[in-house]
Amino acid sequence: MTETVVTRFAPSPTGFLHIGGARTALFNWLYARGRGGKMLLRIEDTDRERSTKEAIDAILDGLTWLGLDWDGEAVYQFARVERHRAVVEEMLTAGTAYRCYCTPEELEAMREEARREGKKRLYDGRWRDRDPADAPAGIKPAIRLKAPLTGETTVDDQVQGRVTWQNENLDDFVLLRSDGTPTYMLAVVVDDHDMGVTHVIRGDDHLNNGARQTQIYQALGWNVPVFAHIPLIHGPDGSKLSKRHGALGVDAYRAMGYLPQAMRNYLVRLGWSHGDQEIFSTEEMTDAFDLPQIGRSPARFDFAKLESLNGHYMREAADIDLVGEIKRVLPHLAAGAALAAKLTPDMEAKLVAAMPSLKERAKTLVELLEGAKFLYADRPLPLDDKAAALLTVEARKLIRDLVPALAALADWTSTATEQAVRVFAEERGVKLGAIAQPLRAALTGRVTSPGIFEVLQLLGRDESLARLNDQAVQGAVPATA
RNA sequence: GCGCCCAUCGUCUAGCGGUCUAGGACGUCGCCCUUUCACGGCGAAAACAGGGGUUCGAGUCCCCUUGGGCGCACCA
Repeated sequence: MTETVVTRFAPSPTGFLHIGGARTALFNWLYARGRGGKMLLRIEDTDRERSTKEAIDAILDGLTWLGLDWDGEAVYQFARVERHRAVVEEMLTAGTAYRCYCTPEELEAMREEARREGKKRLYDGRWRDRDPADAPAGIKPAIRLKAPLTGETTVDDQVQGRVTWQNENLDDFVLLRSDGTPTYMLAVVVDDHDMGVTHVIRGDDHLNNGARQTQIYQALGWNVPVFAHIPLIHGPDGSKLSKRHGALGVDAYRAMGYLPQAMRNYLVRLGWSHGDQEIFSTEEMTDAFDLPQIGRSPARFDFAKLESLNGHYMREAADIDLVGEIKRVLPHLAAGAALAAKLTPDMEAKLVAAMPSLKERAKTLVELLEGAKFLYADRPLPLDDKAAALLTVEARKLIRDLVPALAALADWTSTATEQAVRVFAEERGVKLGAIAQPLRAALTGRVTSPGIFEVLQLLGRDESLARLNDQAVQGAVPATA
């Protein structure tokens, strides 16, 4: 019988869920889901100073938006301090840990000297074998691991391979602070063990911790979980991700108009590949994802590729779903209020009807909204500079002369208007473009839009003619200098 | 300073000793389609960091150099 896979995502709630954390969560989720296992969520809130409720909410919200669900209730690490202390107590009894009475000043001096002299260990283990009777009165001790002095500690990492440390390079780190609170190193091991975690998938900034934690597992006689340390994500310039780059909360990506499925697809291909495949449905992802195919070098974050993927998923989405998606993110978009105010059922139907051509002109939901603006803009339509430049006196005259022909149409369909405009262009001896562009400017206020006859149909007879007249009238009375 | 990790087109990557005159994707640049912008189609430029080995044969294995990254707290 094979062991059920249990992974976990364990963020510390000291900030938002950033892009690296999102990918770590995704990998854990994929690995568990692809194997009928579980992904647990543990909030590492032992740093009482920096942990906040807002951060916890942002993380849960981010995971939910990305569609990464976890099994059971989230575990709050701080609630487990008693258990952590009890484990340390056991270790003390077993002799695998000891009390250290060093003062912070003493430690600081020790570190400085160690660095200056190029020593491997920063802590010299001075209380390791000292008689407890020597303990100075009135000083509360910290508890340190009695780590092996010789030999080596190796981590068999699914991504990094077999990594070995000489034990002489690892010192006796603290398990329990003098104030009785557990350190991260101890808490992680105890919690992962108690929660039955079988696979620890996390950023490779923890690779060194993997060795230290292995020593704790060994001291406790517990099974070491499978480790997989994945490379970090860097900024476009190869340096650490900064806010300027993309170290934003996932909520920022939502506000930029990216779809969760596009984010997932982008993130999964950052450091992981499956042959030449670029596009993955969720099912394909969970089926194909595995640890050994994760690369070992850090990947750079590339907005252009994310956008491209997002454009793909928008084009692929059903029109009705896309409108639903728009409605969902509206509260998160800066430009959302303008549309929210006008989103009547009628307008919604118009949006759905316009989606086929709007979606292939946009890479994000924000751009999609921008492209749809002409649908819900008020008359008289504001013209952008290019559109205004296009509406010359001649162009306005053309529009004025065209209006009666359009107004006479029995059916207001794109085929009917196209027919009328083509006939008109031919009579005037002008190319279709010469009339189509001014129409576009008058109808949308811009020089780019979906096909102009489609725009006419979408807008409807009354609105179209009114917009055309708005511009044609002015053309009839040209302001001459 | 000490420890550990990494290194193929601008970017994400395929490649697991011969099938590599190195493949795909994004981006870039052409051309086609076309009422605009897109979408779509076709095509192009673009990489094995450098040096030593091992081998009949190296992008693929080993070493060194160089260049990146991560860690080194009574933070997580």
